[in-house]
Amino acid sequence: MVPLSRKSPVPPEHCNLARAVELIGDRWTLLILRSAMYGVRRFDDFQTELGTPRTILSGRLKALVEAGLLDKRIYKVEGRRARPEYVLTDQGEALRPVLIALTQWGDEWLGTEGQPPISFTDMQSRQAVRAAFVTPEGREVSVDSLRIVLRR
Amino acid sequence: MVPLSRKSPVPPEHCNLARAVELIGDRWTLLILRSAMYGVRRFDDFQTELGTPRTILSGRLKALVEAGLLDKRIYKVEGRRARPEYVLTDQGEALRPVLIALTQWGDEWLGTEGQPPISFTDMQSRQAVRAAFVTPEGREVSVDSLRIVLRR
DNA sequence: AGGCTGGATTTCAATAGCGAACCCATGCAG
DNA sequence: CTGCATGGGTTCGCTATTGAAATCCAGCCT
Repeated sequence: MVPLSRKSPVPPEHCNLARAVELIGDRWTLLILRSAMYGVRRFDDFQTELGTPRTILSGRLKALVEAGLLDKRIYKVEGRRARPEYVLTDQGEALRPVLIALTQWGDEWLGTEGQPPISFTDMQSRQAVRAAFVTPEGREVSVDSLRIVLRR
Repeated sequence: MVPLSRKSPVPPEHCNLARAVELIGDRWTLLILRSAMYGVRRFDDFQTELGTPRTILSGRLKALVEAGLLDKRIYKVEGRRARPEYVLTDQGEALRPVLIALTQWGDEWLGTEGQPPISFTDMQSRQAVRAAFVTPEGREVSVDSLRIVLRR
């Protein structure tokens, strides 16, 4: 177990986790990113799927575009007016492991059904995969053997 | 890039990610868990470090205890009244990889300083570690070669 | 008993969330 | 050109949540 501490080694205002939470630590924002990772791009599709109030959805999409997680593009379907679509940037894509790890946590601890409704496999070997920590060479390291290193 | 989709393969109401977001997808809750992972346990220490309003902190701690992420215990310091402390359960500990992954995302995409203020290494080899996906045997799998599998 | 400590609750103004109606640029039909 | 449908986005009230300060209250001290 983690030993008692009276304060964190890094104060929240200098912690990039706290900054990330500031940006995406919000119910609707996380759900929007979830849908975006499954390929949802259109305002109306987000709205239908999530039931987000239009006013909230509009604001969150704008914030995500300004933060650089989504790219706002214009698409055009023959015979329809041009409409915007919101596509994950590299920065947004980089959050995918975080959301997959959180999905798997939910599967393990919150799952009601016996089997999770969705899982992830390696495209080549078809083996199931799980979130973990690895060295630069890709060797797995147990969570229990992680050590925190502070920058001097 | 992810192909366009009109809706997610799993509707949000059956998705454990959505359930997890419902529970911890909140600014204060995530910050509280961050501190808890660094060993903070006491009401007053959370309050001092995060600046959370007492009323909010009280409610969030209660919710996290009810959800099973924190264990409320009583501790006693000589000459002081007994007080509660909030310690991560196994379920709460299981979120650590998620928060570390999010920290590393923040370091890469939101970091202002050149070097992140905190990093994680393997206790044995002292090598830096990063969040990744591995097969059951611990072989790393690239995010690009993940395939989604739906339960029939 | 009296005072202190510290977690928790109450109070009330400020803020954010939400549903519905509206706005408006675009494209199509007639 | 005019009228209408489409669909992203905004505006408008109303409700719920947040936040800061004051208060409560149980345990522990002298």
